[in-house]
Amino acid sequence: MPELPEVETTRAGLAPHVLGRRITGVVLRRPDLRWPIPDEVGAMLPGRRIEAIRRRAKYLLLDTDAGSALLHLGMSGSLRVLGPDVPVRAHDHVDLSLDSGQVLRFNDPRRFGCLLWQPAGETHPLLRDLGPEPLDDSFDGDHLFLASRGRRAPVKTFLMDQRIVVGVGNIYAAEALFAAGISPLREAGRISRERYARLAAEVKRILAHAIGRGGTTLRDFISPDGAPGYFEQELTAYGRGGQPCPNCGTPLRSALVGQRATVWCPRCQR
DNA sequence: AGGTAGACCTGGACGC
DNA sequence: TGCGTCCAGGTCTACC
Repeated sequence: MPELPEVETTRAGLAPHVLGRRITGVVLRRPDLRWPIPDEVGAMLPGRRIEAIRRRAKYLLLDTDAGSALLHLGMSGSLRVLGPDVPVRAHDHVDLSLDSGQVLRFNDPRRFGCLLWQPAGETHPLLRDLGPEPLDDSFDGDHLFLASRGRRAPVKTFLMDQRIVVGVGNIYAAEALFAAGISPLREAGRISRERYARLAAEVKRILAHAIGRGGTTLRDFISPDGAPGYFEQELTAYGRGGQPCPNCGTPLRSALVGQRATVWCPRCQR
């Protein structure tokens, strides 16, 4: 489900409900998601106050003075803040009860998400090798240009590599490459500095705009308050294979690139 | 080291 | 209606 805009929408939606709240209880309805849920989650969280809720890449961190709960929503995960008596549904794997009386509930049908523990003062191994945040100033065209020299992988695969830049997944990679006029098939190492400047600018523009729209709701993404995202209505490439290019009318092509469905305009994107 | 396939898991859409 | 197949917003692991 979630790329950076959906995770950021989740973070912003949760913040007013969880910031400063004390966790009164933890319910784990199964011992694992993608990986086992470490004992610290059940042992350390109760009684702690949530001091911050942060996003790094597509991860969410709930900070307490002992450490942070580290969550990833995978492909199908979602977090909701609910009243205490809302019935548990299928795939509701984890509850964090709050002193407000509300419950922070983690639902994830496919269980590609995770709930891990990051001790205070440490950086979890999963966060160690991540690239820059795309909306930070440290991410720009020169970063992409320099990181791509000698790379033979398709630029779409390169752009989705979280070690290069975080947060860009299959939807926003397709949208940014379309907007920048770059074929997703082009070798990453054979794109000019100027074209990478355009690509970086489009990544920033599209991600920021999608955050403003509340993310993209395709199947089941909902923000914590239950609202869908509205960026779906503005998708120009993703999911539109065979339809006419909005710029030139040429049918959009689709193919697998790096095992992921990919759509592009063979005329506008080179 | 970079690149790529396979793996993980469920549910919905589709064709027969 | 039922069943098989394919596909899905991610990313780690194993292998060349």
